[in-house]
Amino acid sequence: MSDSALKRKVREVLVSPKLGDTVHIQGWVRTKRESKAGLTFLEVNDGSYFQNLQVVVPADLPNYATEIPKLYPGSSVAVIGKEVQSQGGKQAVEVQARQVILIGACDPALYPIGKQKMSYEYLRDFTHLRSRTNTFSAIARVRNVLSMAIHGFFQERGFLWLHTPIITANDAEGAGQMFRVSTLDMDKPPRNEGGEVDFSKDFFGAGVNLTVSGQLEAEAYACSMGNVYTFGPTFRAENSHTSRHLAEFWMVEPEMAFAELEDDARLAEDFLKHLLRTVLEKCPLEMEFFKQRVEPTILETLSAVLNNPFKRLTYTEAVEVLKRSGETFKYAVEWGIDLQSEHERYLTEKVFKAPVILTDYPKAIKAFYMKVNPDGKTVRAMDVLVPGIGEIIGGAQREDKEEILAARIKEMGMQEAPLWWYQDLRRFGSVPHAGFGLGFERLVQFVTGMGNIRDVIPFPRTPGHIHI
RNA sequence: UGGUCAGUAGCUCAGUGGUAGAGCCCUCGGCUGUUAACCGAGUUGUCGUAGGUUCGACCCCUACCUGACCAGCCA
Repeated sequence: MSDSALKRKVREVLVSPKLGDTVHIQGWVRTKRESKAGLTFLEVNDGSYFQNLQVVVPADLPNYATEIPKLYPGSSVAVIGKEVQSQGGKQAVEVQARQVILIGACDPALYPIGKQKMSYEYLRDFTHLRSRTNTFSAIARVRNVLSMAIHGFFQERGFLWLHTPIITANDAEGAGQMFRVSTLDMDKPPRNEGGEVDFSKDFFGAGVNLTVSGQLEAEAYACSMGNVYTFGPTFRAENSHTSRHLAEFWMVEPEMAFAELEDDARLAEDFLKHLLRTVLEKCPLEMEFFKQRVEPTILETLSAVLNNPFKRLTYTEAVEVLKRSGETFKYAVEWGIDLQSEHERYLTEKVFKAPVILTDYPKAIKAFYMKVNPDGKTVRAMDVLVPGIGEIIGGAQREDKEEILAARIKEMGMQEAPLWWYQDLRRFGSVPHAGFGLGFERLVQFVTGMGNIRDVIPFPRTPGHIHI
C-alpha cells in the first residue's frame, strides 16, 4: 500500500476523530451490509475497541465487483479513506473508503465464526477464534484491565510483586490434588525396595508438583520485604466438573507483615472496590454489553459492592443469624459445619444485601496455618462473600507462634519435616502477618456476569479438555 | 466421583409412533445510507452411536459416547 496515510487504530478514530483527515485502518471484517444498487458498509474491528468502525465503500472503487463481495466476516482488510461524520444514526464517525484491500480471505463455508448466534459451548471448541466475537473480546479487555488494576492497587501501596515458583516440593497446604512433574520413564520408573516409584532418582532428586498456591512462599518474603503479593498461575488436579473450576487458573495472594486480621479485611475491601471502580471506569462499553447480553443486573450488583461498606461479623454470629432466620436450607446450620454456598449467599443477598466479611471460623474446618484465637476453638480466618457468587476471597492471619503451629500441624495429621523452612519464619524474628487469596477467573466471572469459568480464561484447562 | 438434563441442517432451535421443519449463514434477483439491514427465490440432513420393541421409530426401551448443570472438593 503506497499511500502515506496515517495508520490509526479503530479506537483512536472513534474516540478522537480527525474529521477530514485521511486514515489507514487495518483489521478484520465483522460484518458486511451491501446494497447491490451500489453501496457496501463494512464493520471493521481491530481489537482496540469494543465498537466496530463503519467503513462506507462506494461502488466506483476499481475492485468493487471483484474483491468487495469476498469481504466475508473474518476477512482481514486494509482501508484507506477519509474520516467523516456519519450520516447514519448508530455512530458519530465513519470512514469513507478510497481504497479497500482484501489482505486475507475468509471462506464462509469453512469459517466457524459467523454473524449468527453461537453458544458458548460451541465456541469452546474454537478457543483460538472465539476472541473474534463481541463477548470474548470484551472479556479479554476486562481481564486485561483487571490485571493491571491488581498491579496498580498493590504497587501504589508499596507491595512487592513476588514471583513464587510454579514447580514446588511443597504439598503441605493440602489445597487439593496436585499435578506431578517428572522426567522419569513412565513405563519403567526406578523403584525402591518397597516397590514404590523412587523419586530420589527424578530430575530434582525429589517428588515435585505444580503449585497449588504461592502463599507459603509469599509469607517468607513478607517476613523481610514487609508487604508482597503474588499474581500467577496455579494448578489443581481435582476432578471437578463445574462452572467454577479450572485445572489451571490465576490467583492473587497478598501477604502483609506486622498485620492482623482487621488489616487483612480492610485490605480485601479496599482491593475489591478498587478493582470494580477501575473496570467500571475503563470498560464502560464492555460493561454495558454484559448488562445487555449476559447479566441484566450486573451493574446494580457491582454498584452495590462498590457503594456499601462490607458487613463484618463472626462465623458464630452468622450461624446465629442463619438459625434465627427461619429459612429451611438443604443443609442444616449448626455451629462447626462449613457454611454451604446456599448459606453464604443467603447472608449476603437476603440478610445484609451487601458484601459480608465472615471471621473467626472453627479451627477444624480451616487450614493449619491460620492463627488460633485465645478461645482455642476458632481461628483468625476471613471469607469475603459477595451477592451473586458467594465466597470470592479467603484469607487469614497466620499462626506466628512456633509451638502452636507445630501442634496444629500434628493435629491436622500432617508431616512436620517438609515445613522446616516455614517454621524458621516463626523461629527467627516472627511477626504477626496476614494475607488472602483471590481466584482471578472467579473475579472476572463476578465482574462480567459470565456463568462459566471456562469462558473467562483464554484457553481453559479442565478434566478431559485441553483444546490447544 | 455421584445426581439431573440434553444431543435434529454449517450455527441457533422447533417438531410428531405414519413424506424432515423454521430463522440465520450461503447463492441468485430487487433496493443509492445500511447498521440484528430489508423484500423475493433457492441450496443444505447418518435426527449422537449401537442394539431392541413395532407393520412402521427422530419419537418408546436398553447400553454406550459426548456435553451442560447441580452436589462434593475448592479458588
